[in-house]
Parts: sequence; structure tokens; C-alpha cells
Amino acid sequence: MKPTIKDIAAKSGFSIATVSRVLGNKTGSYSEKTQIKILKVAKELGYRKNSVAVDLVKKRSDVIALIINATPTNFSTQIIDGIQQRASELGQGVIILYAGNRDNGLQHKAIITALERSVTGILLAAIEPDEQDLALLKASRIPYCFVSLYLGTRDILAVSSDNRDLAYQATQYLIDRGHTRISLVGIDGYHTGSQRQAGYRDAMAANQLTAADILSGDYSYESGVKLLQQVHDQGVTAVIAASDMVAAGLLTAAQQQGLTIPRDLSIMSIDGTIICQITTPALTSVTQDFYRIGSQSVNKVMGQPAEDFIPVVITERASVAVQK
Amino acid sequence: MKPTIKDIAAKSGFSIATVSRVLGNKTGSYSEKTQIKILKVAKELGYRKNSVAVDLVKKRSDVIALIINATPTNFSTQIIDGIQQRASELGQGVIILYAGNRDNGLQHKAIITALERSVTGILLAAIEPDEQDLALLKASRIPYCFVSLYLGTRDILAVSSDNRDLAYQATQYLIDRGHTRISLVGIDGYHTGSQRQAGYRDAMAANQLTAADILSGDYSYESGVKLLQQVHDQGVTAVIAASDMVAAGLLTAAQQQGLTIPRDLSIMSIDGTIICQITTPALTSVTQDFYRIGSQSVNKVMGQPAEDFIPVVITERASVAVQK
DNA sequence: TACAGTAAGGTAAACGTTTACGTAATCCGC
DNA sequence: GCGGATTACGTAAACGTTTACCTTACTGTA
Repeated sequence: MKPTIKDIAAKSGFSIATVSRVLGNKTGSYSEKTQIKILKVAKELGYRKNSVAVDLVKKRSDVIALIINATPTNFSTQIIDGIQQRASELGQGVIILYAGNRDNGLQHKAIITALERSVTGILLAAIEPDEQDLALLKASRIPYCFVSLYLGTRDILAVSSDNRDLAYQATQYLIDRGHTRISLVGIDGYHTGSQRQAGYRDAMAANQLTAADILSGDYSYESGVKLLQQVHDQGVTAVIAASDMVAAGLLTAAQQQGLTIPRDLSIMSIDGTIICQITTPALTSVTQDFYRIGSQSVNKVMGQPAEDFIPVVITERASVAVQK
Repeated sequence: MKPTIKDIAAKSGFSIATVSRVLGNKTGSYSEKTQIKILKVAKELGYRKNSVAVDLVKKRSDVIALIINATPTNFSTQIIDGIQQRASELGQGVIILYAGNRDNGLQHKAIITALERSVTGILLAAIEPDEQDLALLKASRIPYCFVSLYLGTRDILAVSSDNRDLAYQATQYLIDRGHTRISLVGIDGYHTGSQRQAGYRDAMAANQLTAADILSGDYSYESGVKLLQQVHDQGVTAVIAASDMVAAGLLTAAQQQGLTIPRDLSIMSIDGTIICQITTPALTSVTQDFYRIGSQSVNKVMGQPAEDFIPVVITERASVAVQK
């Protein structure tokens, strides 16, 4: 049987209250001798506190739940790093709940799990909530914040890049380099997706250019591979990929078709993870600051001042050519 | 205030015992009318069970803790998928605890967190435990299993590829294609690393070839980039990379030096994740079955029959040339 | 001497469940 | 119409902590 404070109390001759106090460092209500003795007994017994009991009586967990989906995207580690770092500065642990791959059932289950565990806050990374999810979250009294997803209203806590601006910048970057036929590829119609679509369309319109049809996909490598043909058919000279993975898919598919990047097609990627360095040529990207997105979202959920939108930056590599 | 079963009991006119029974589906000890009424009241009140209290009285969690480190490697999603899937089949939830990047402090903290939460089992993915970690784990009464890491003894539960065999196969594959000067790059001296070193050396010896010096690193992209020069200096014709990331680093560094892969240098990678498809040329790899490693480790920790070593497979892509 | 104040520690309630045990009512067979 | 099962519930203890509230003994001060 795992030893409890009761065992320590019995063996040390003090009451459980005193034991609890020294173990919890509630200084000022016990003598040094007592402290030493109790600590010694605790160590002898191999005592380890039962957090479950603590949480029950304290009615909270000092734990932030991070719900994350499994889209084989690769920025999650950076987000997690940021969250972990900031959380631990604020004395919070982090547990990660996995919501499968755009699986509404698992998503819902993950939220319920978090709710049932009376965590301090819930972070939802790259999760598109459905009505039910939102209702659940709202009904609970615990704070939640979307990470890397902006639902279009300030009423719901969120930290992300400004996706409209991000796509606008990407588009403008290509236009500035002489491209006029540009398409946007591998994107969906949910919040992030439609915000980026808007940015792309606005930038095209602002330059008196006509936007191409959006080629929709799911941000994955496979999407990129599959959509290359359609990109080719559109006859564009440059493409904005919805993610590094899409960009990588486009790139390999293009090379298999005998195209030379960027001579035959310029590719601008969105994300700027390490994937961009791995490909040949390296991918020019609009780079998001995922670490900061993560750390700021912890601030948000803990009620501290935090930024809503984290600036992006364009990282020039080798996948965009100047169009004459 | 969050409603409790006490509130439901009061409002429905039954005792908390009965409420608990219908909510817990302990069939056979209440009438259908009772069930309907209680369920209705519960819904009205927006009742949600407090798992913390449940865990306390039941003295267990129905949760498996997965401790994972943040090495920016990319196979973790596959492992997590396998774990999640199998765990949910066995009625277990999964919480992921993040152990930083080879950070012994965080690692230790993560283990303690798991221990304090009376989880059903602990899975340690790609974690090299130190003495303290091991002592902690052993002292607890809860089962643990290393994932994708074999500590060299059957006394400690583990599921992984057979790393010696894996490296042997990789080496033999290159030898079979005419390479005689081969080196092993980006690897460390811990368990996985030294097992692979042994496999490499054994294969070389078995073919009367002399092994090159091992070029050590930490499985990262940066390691690969940094070590390319030394590979070049060794004058080998083929190289085995410790991971896909190392392979990718070697590849881009080589291309920057003006080398053509695989004409000037053959690269054999270890892991076989999607990274191998993204690079140009695509990387030939010995591919691990991470999903299966994950799911089998759940079996292990749940006391079910499970495999110790999951077979690997060689996936031919385009980064290895035949040496005449 | 008396009294307030303080240091050190004990008592017991509370957190929200589950479940062993008890009990009253109903049912069944004969 | 009696005894034993069974059904449908209630009572209360237990899980391992924290903490509000007491108690006791001592210290210092007037």
C-alpha cells in the first residue's frame, strides 16, 4: 500500500494536520525539529503525495489541458514548447489531450475529459470546434482559449497569426515580384482557411488582379501532391501553399512532372517550419511564431495580458522566382 | 457552483447512492422510472461528473500517461496514434506529459506527475532514463513501459525496433550494393545509439570491412548539417543517418557543397517518416513501424501479451546508388 | 500575579464520489 | 399464508488531503 500522511502521522507521533502543514510548507505553524522529523519519516516511508486527493479538496488542478489535433503538421512541437515554458513559469503543469485527426467524436471526448478534471484552463490548438464543443466550453466555468485559430470574434479567447493579413502579405510578396497569376492551394473553408482566402482575394483585388479559383485541401502533404496537376492546369506562375506540408507535396509532385522550381512555378509556403529547410529548393515562407502563439495563449487563459495576433515574418529562401 | 450528485439527489428525491448507481450504469439496482427521472434531472442541472472524486475513491484513473520528449523528431505522432487507438480500445484515456528536450529535470518532474495521479500505466517514449528516474519508477507499484527504446534487459518492459538488427540490415543493404566505405552518422552513445553502433560494426566485420569512426550527434537536422563535412573527409561512399532528420541535414548540406546525391554519396536513413518523401531525392530508409510500437506498448503496460521487437522494413527510394 | 499574545499543534469537517451493508416491500412456490 | 428470493432503494463509511477553528503551554508585560 502506498503510504499516506496518516502513516507518517502515526510513525512520527504527530497529527495528520501537522504532517500536512510541513509537507505543504505552510511555514510558521510548526517547529524546526518537527519539520525535520516529519520530513525524515516521509522519506523513509517513500511518501509521495496523492494529487488526486489534493485536487479534490482544493477544487482545482494547477494543470492546463492542451487539446491538440493530430493533423500531421509539424508546428505542434513549437506551440507545445511555448505553452509548456510559460505554464511552468506560472506554476501550472500541462497535460496534452489528443483529439485525433479532425475527429469530432474524439474532440468532444477530449473536452469532456478536461472539464471533468477541473483543470485551470483549456487550450485548443488548431481545433475547429463544432456547435456542441462550443456549447460545452461555454457552459463550463473554466477559461478556454483557442490557439492558432481565430473564430472571428473577440468574445472567444484566441491567440493566432492574423490569417487574413498573413495571406495578404504572401500574395503581395508574389505580386511585388512580378507575378500576376497566383493561386491559393490546399486550404479548407473553416475559419483559418476562409480568413486566408479573404486575404488572398483582397490582395489580388487591391492590385487589380483576378483571383484564381481556390484549390481546396486539408493542409496535408497528400493534398499538395494531388493538387499539383490542377495548379498546372490553372496556368499560374506562382502558388501559395496552405501549409509547409502542402508546399512540400506540390514541390515533389512538380519535380516528378519534370518541372523546375522556381523557374517553372514559384511556391510560397505558409508556416515556416523546418520542413522549409529540408526541401530542395528550400521554401520561401511566411513564417509564424508558433512558440509565441503558445506562450501568449497561456497568458490568455490565465487571465494575464496577452496579444491576440502574433506578427508573421516573410522568410526568403529559394522557391520564389522573379517573374519578368 | 457545479452541480453534484447531491444536488441531483435533492432535486429528484432519491438518495445519492441511487443517483450514483444510475449515473454509473450499475444496472439491476434501480427501476426504469427512477433511471429516467434521475437522468432527466441530471441533464436539467447540466451535471458533469467529477473525475477527481471518482479517481480518489476508486484509487485509479483509467488513464495511461505518456511521457514524451521533444526532440524535434517527427515520428511521435505515429506513436501517439498507435497508443491512443489501442488505449481507447481498452477503455483507457491518454494524457501526454511533455519532458522537454533531453532535459533530465523535466523528465523527472513528468514521471512524478504521472505517479502522483495514480494512472494505470506509464509509457516513456524515446526517453533515456537516468538512475533516479528508474529508481522512481521501480519504487512505484504502477507498471511502466519504454517505447521505442530497449534498455538491454528483458526485466524492464519495452517495445521497440531491434536496433542492432536494424543497423545491421541498413549496413548490409549498402554492402550488397557495392559500398565498402560506409559510416554511421548523427548518433549518440545511449541505449538506442550503442545498439545501432553494434549492428553497424557487426555487419562491417561480418563482411571483412573496417568500420569508420562513428560521427556522433543528437539525431537532429542540425547534426546532419554539421557532420556532412566530416563525412566528406572520411571519404566514404555511403552513409547511414541516425534518423530522417539527420539524413535531411546531410542531404541539404551536401547539396550546398555541390555534391549530387546519390552519385557522390549514398544516404540511407533510419525511421522512414514522411520526411523521406519530402526531400529530393527521396530518402531510402529502414522504416520503423511506429504505430505498432505504440499500440503494442499499451498492451505491455496493461499486462496483455505483446511483442518486444517490432520488425522493420527497408523502403527503397532514391538516395542510394549502386557502387561499381 | 494576572493577562494578553503567540507559537505549536490537534480535531474534525469538507471535497464528490463509490459501494458494502442494511431494510422494506413485493413476489413466488407450495 | 409462510418462508425465502429478489427488487429497489437508503445509510454511512471510505478514499487522502487541506484548513478553519480549538487548545495548550509558554512568553512578556504591567
